[in-house]
Amino acid sequence: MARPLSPDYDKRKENILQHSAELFAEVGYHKASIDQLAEASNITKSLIYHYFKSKQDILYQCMLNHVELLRSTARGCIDPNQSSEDQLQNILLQFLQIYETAGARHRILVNDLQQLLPEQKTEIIVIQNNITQIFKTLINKVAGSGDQDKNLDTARTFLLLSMINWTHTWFNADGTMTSQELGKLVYDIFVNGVARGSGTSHEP
Amino acid sequence: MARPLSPDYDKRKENILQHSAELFAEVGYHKASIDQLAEASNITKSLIYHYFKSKQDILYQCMLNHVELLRSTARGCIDPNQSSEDQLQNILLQFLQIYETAGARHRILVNDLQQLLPEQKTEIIVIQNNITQIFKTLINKVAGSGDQDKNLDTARTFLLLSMINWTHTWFNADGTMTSQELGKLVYDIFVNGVARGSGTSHEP
DNA sequence: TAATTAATTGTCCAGTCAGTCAACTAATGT
DNA sequence: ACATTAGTTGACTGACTGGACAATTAATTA
Repeated sequence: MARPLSPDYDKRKENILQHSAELFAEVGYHKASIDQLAEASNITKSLIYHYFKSKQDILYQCMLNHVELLRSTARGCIDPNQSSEDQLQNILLQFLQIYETAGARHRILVNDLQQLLPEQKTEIIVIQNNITQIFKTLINKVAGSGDQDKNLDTARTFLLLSMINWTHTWFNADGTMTSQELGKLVYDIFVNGVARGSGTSHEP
Repeated sequence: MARPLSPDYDKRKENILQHSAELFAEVGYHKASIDQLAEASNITKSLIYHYFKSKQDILYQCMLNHVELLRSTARGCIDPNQSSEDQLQNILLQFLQIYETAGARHRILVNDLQQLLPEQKTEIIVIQNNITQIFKTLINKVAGSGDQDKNLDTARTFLLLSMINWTHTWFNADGTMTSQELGKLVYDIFVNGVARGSGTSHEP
């Protein structure tokens, strides 16, 4: 019975989120001012407060969107019709591809999680734990579970995640290696090691 | 011919650096105020400017100290009397041990490198590259160099570094795994993989 | 002691920031 | 037509911050 939300509401909100994520990643959460976020999004500062209730809220929604995308992607990779090896390789490829396009969001998730309210932080971590669990299950199928040694399972899961989560610090997709090749390399090293690994496995 | 620097000068400076690093790591560089740094160091705000010329200078020296320690440690691990395998395993253990005690410095190095002046940032990166090169040389000896495929050498070097550089996000030394055991696990996965890896290799 | 410089403190300031507010315009339903 | 709410803006503010500074005390040497 009054003016409804614009049909572009979500689109505009997403636009702010995207530009904000890039600025946060570039200069850091606290150094990025609301004025800068507004300028980058081509709107006024006040309008930002029409879409978000606080600066922190922007950060929170950036992170939430990102981890939810990762989780749904991970869940989509669970496919009983595929071998565990193929599923693991597939999930690695897809995550690396997301990191390539959503690099800014990934970086702020790494750098600024502590800037969230405890309850927000917890919510993000819960989702991350869901993702970790999916990886762990797959890894245990590929490598064989350490059964009574739960700590080994956990450690090697995090070590695999390390390899893909750290790529933003060095990997350049414009370079001589694609994220596809990188994904295969990560899989190969993790499963077979560099000593007995294929090294340059260039069969498609 | 006048009052010289206190013999404790370096010690007091280091004390400020240590407390600052912890605060930077905990709340983030920009959110940590000089007043907070002073309070944590049990001195006044003004006195900080006696030892450092700016807030940024504190951050810079935190990072510089840290990477210089890492580089000298890495260089100390080069020992022609040892096998490449032993050298690699040794350097992994020592780095993980440093990360355990200097966790705060490691985190700010990861999070806040971008807050430095370009020239300072470059200086830190040069030292990091020195360290990376040491790792790369060792890895090539252990795994065999990809000769014409320089990119493979680089990628797998960073992938190994990923595993130890990411530990601060999940590894808890108070837990059921020591950094020694973690070091061995990292080495074993990287060289042999999880499929043919020893898993729980509990021989001393 | 006189000169010099390190060590330390409390105070002050210019600038910045997140967030508020009043006001206006643009849609929509009744 | 009219009430209601969305969309948007510029002006404003109170709090805070990094850094400057003047002043004081302490240590060292000549």
